[in-house]
Amino acid sequence: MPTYANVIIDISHEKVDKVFQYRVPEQLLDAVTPGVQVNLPFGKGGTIRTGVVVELTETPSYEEEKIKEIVSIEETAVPIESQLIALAAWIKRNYGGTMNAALKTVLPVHKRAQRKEKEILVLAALEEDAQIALAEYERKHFHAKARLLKELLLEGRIPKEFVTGKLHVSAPTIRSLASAGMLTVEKERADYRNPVKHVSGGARGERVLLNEEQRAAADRMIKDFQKGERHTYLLHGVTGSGKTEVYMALIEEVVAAGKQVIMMIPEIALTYQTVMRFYERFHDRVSILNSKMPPGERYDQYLRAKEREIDIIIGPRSALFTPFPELGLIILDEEHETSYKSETIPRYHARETAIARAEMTGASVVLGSATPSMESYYRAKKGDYVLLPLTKRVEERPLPECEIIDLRAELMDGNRSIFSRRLSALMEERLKKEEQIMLFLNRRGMSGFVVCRSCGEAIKCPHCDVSLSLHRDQTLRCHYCGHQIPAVKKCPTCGSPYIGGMKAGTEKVEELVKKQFPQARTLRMDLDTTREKDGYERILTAFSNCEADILIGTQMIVKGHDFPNVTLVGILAADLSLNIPDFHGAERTFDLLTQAAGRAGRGEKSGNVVIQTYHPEHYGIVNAAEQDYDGFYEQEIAYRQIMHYPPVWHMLTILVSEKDEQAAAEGADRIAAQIGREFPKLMLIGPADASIAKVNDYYKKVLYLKDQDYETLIRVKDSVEKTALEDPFFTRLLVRFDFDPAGGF
DNA sequence: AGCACGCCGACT
DNA sequence: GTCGGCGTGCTC
Repeated sequence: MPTYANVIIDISHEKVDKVFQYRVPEQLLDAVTPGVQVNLPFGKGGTIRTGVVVELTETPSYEEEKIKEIVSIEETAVPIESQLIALAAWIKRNYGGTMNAALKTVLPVHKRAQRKEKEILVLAALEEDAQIALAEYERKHFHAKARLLKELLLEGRIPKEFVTGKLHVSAPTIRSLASAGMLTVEKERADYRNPVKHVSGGARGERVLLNEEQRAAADRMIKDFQKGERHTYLLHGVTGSGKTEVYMALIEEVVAAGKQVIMMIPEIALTYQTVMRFYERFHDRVSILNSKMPPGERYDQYLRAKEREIDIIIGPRSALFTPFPELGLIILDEEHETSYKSETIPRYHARETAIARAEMTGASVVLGSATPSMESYYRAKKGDYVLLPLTKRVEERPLPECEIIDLRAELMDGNRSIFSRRLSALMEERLKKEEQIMLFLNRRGMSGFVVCRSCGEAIKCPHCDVSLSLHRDQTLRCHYCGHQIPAVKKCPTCGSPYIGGMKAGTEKVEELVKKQFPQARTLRMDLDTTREKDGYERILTAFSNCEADILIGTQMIVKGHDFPNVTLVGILAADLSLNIPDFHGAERTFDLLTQAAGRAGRGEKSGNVVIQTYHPEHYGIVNAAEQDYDGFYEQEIAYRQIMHYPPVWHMLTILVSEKDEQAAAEGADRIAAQIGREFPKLMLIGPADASIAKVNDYYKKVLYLKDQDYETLIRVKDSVEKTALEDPFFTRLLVRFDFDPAGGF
């Protein structure tokens, strides 16, 4: 009986996004299994294309005479684990997009990189003979030969790349010495490239004793694990409470049980220091992935994981798809970070996807954060996740003292500087004491909104409570519902004419610091100064070595990193992120401020934090100053409840784009009408222009749907997807979906 | 996606 | 009369 393979063709287009059935030729029966990539004839011309086998079956579900045969298997490709194929199917179902795109996201490496065989030169002659030959070469001024032989006498074995590189000895010279019987060339199967270079001795695997809270959190999870129970845990630890130590205790337990661990961290937090802590503890059983890694090296990590050469992988979002055979634990550090949500199709969320993978493979998930996402805390409170709190800082270090400075009052008292009088005074004092200062400039949400300089109010949509954006045609528009008003000249709240966008970059801040404190040495960290490779690392190292007194930066300075000598953190304009044209504004602000404030007083000396703001009474800011997560959560969740925003409700964004604005608008209207017909009870907002209404000549229209039930939204997506596929009107239109969006469109 | 089939305008 | 425009439709 012939065997048939269900194959997903490697074409990311909705029209061919289904399984195609092929006959498996006899000689390939052993090689063709789910996950294997195969070459096959496809389409009218019978062009050879590649595809991924997702299933094998004995019974054809297509007219047998039309079924073609698989040509060969793609040897240079990596087979996908069937586990990961199931995960890809889950991703497709939950986030939309094609199955092919989903398969590509779970397949970390496409092509097997050339494994280079390392060649090693070995001294073959007896030492005295070699000495004679060396003297001979030196006499004849055969510099290259002499240099190489000398080195060989010293080392015995030398890698060829060192010889041709550092010693400047060319291949003919090597050949000549080889034929003279002086050396032989040995080939060594190259080891997997290990992205972390030699761990130099030092404090190896030093274990920090856990405090009572850390111990309790770790024990809870370990006991469950030993009993065979698998859960999702939310480790909520204030900044500086030592979450990493808890992770390590858990990892140790899981690895000891013969299982593997994926540790996800936001890309920006993947620093040398973090990685070294894990290396010192787990040595070469741990490896890392990062986006800058060349594909060959990436592929090596993939193989090492598969071959059980490592137990722990550390990396960003993509690390989630590491093919560990017996995954026991997935950790998401800084789980509230927006970088866990993919920006490209499929727009999956690493947190939800991690939980799905864990459920499929019998692993536990640990989410860790000082400021958990609303989603996670909401679900922990509902009992879906186990909440593990860490309320004490290690060594009982006090939280820094936070002050809120009202910028409106400063302006009223005639201080037009970007530094309040209090912040200036503290900076002066710290510079004298030779302690360090961090100045944090909140640049998040700088696009297009309008703020009053005297009262700090941003102009908002009366229906959606989201900042309106200024358009070129001098109108203010809401990107949720399309509400539109003419641009205002005076502040509608206080009547002040000082109204407009806020502008102050890190460069400007540095200039002002230098003017006011000429003696201070400054370092600037933003997109400009970190663009070059290792720029980020270099600046942090310089600051940590006290090569500067003041570090000025955007959100990137608030992550991780202990600077024990920092005793003052100044937050220059706390409110900017309140005005993102998106409902996450308060949450983002609270996160940023809490994390920024947590940078102060990480050493022996206690710290001060100064928060400058136009909204001294805003709950996001007040609670951040008090480092009161629960206080913030209660107010924010009430707001989300009233507005029917996630996590209380779920949201689906539908984006329609087309070159012709009329067609885009009509497409969006038709979709809205269809949803109104098929799902009359659903809350539908829009269609409206996307916040960037036109990209690359494509006009973008956007629809928002809200419902309490995620499954309903999936049904809406399926239905709209079907229409987009079948109705000829939609053939030129691009329709995209985003579930529980992390930002606005 | 990519290739073939198909039905209308300016060429040897 | 034919070559070729790219609109439409199908691919196991």
